[in-house]
Amino acid sequence: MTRVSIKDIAKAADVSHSTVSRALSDSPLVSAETKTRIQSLARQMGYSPDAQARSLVMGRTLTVGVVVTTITDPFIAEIVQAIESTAHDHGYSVILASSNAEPEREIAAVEMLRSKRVDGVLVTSSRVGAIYHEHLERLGVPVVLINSHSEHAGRYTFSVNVDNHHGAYQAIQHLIQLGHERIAYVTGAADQSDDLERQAGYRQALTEAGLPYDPDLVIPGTGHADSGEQALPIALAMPKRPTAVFCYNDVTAIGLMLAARQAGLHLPHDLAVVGFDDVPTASYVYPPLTTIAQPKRKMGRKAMDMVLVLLQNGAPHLGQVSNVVVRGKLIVRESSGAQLLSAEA
Amino acid sequence: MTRVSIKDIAKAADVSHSTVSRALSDSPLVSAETKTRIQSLARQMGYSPDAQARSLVMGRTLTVGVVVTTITDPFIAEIVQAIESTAHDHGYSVILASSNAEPEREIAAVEMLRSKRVDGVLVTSSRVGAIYHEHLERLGVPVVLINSHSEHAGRYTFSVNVDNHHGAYQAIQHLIQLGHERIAYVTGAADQSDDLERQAGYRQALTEAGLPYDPDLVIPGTGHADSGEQALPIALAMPKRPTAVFCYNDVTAIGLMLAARQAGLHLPHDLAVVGFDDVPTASYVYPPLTTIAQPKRKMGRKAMDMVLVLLQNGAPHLGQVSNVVVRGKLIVRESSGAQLLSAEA
DNA sequence: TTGTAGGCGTTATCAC
DNA sequence: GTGATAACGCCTACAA
Repeated sequence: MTRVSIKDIAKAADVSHSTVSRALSDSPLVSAETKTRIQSLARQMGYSPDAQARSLVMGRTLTVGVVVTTITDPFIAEIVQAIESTAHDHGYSVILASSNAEPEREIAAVEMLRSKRVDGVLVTSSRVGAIYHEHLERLGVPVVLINSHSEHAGRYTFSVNVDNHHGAYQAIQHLIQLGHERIAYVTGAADQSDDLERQAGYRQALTEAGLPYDPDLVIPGTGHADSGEQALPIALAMPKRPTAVFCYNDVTAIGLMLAARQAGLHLPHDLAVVGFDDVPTASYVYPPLTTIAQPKRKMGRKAMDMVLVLLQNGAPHLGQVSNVVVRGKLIVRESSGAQLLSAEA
Repeated sequence: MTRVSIKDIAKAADVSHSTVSRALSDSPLVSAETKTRIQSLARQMGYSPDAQARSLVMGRTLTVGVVVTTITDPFIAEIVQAIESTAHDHGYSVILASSNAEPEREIAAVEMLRSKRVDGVLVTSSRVGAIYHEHLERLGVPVVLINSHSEHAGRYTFSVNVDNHHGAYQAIQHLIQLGHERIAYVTGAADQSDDLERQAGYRQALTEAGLPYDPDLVIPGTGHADSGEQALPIALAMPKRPTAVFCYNDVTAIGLMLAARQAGLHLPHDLAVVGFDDVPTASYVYPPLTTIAQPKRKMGRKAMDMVLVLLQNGAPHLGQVSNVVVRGKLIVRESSGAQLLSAEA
């Protein structure tokens, strides 16, 4: 399977390789006749242009890197799907790298992408620490962080984030409208900015409704299902039991619901539950989970669009792009008891 | 951000660029002293080797292409995760391409991968039709199909598949042991080989148990959730109602369970359900779904391993690898009623 | 131990 | 219109 190059075609067509190059790129500098002759010849010979050789001289690879913690996260998968799709529509390919949230792999991924000379990088759902950030900056290509908190600003770094504050605010407002007055919050991993923002939204909604903010109702979690399970007994053991609980994310909420069922609770009657994210599973659990849907596809598309804008005419066009915050949407299902309420009404 | 090349280092170190090249690849043909001098210089200057330039001369890119229908499928995501992970461990990167099961995008993906000169390709969960297959073969690099049926054999094409027959067989055997005698099967999309194999396993298990095979119990589906929902009324309308139903996959089973709950059925008491795949959602639905778990990580790893073997010493080593079939594992949860049974016992 | 020269497959800049 | 020629960044004989 010896590859055929433009030189081979040149030989076969008895022209110079430059003419072949021109003909194949449909340049006007070549006669219509030889152009078609060469093009059909190329097809016959099974020619495929070598993207690397081209990139080498063009200075761009038409490739972007996508760094994820794990593609196994349905939330991330959806975003990556949108990225890949819009990248494809614009002639870009995607190199995928998983970091597993391990710092070593994070920087290994970035170095790999640097060697591959990607034109841009998108990072999903990590805490972007100082070293990580520094490596990203050193790439010298546009970087877009999606739902990834970074304390550091950078010349090449932009972000797309969901409005955590507003999302949580909506969730709590919904519960308050349903008549709840004691609403617990199960947090995500400590010190994550998105968790803190959601907490702030939670608090503001309470305050605006004239309800007291009780720190005891804030139960520390990790963002994983088991922390939801562990949160349940804590909530139940409170002197004044909450009647509803808002969770940092769906996975936590689902874990909590699982534990509740095992504890013999009847949801949402005994306890209303609301999550955040709208993962696919959310609509299949019982009762179906009320949640804040993040516009994942939109976020992925938007992020890739930003990279494309930054890349127009080849070189990074900084300053034509600014950070983006998108709002999530409240999806009312059964776990919050809204159905129940309207049925009773 | 002008990139630093091997020549820049050469200039700074006052040696030739070949010496730099050697030093950086840790060649023994360079004095220990200059080697360390050059290496530290490279680090200082922020040198990053250009993978494309290297590939151009080396003839290999240390990159594989992964073609998926959609990364959004949790089943596929898990496989891709395993592929990426073992690829990374061996110094390979992954280019991801989604086909959406559209023939045009399939061949576009393959052509893209060809231009990028990937060293191998992995394809997940598609029907690989004639043209698709032909394009894959023309790549001239190893191709491994994962759970992808292809009618065509090829010089470069290998496969990793789950044992569909045995999986279905296990599922039915489980139901029979629980006392079921009328067991329905909701199929996948028509004419897919994996569905046919599962059907065959279903049938064999019945026959071996001395139960009659009733074609009426085979309900056509599509592999999507809605086909599960639509299958339920069909099952319920049968003159002799089935007491259990085995579904082509989990998604179908979950759709069916959803419909059953809405119909007021009490699962698994009124109807036992078993799926296939073990998607993450399976353990969170109510009742938790009994299913056949495909060893997704193992399959992804194995597939990538095969590519690596085929690539050892640079050129394709065909004939050192053969197709692989792995067995799934029965995961007993509550939807099949096993718990119930043991509780009653 | 190091330097020179050639080539990998392109595109681009000159001449003709 | 077309053909040399150089260049992109790297590796690797072959010379020195």
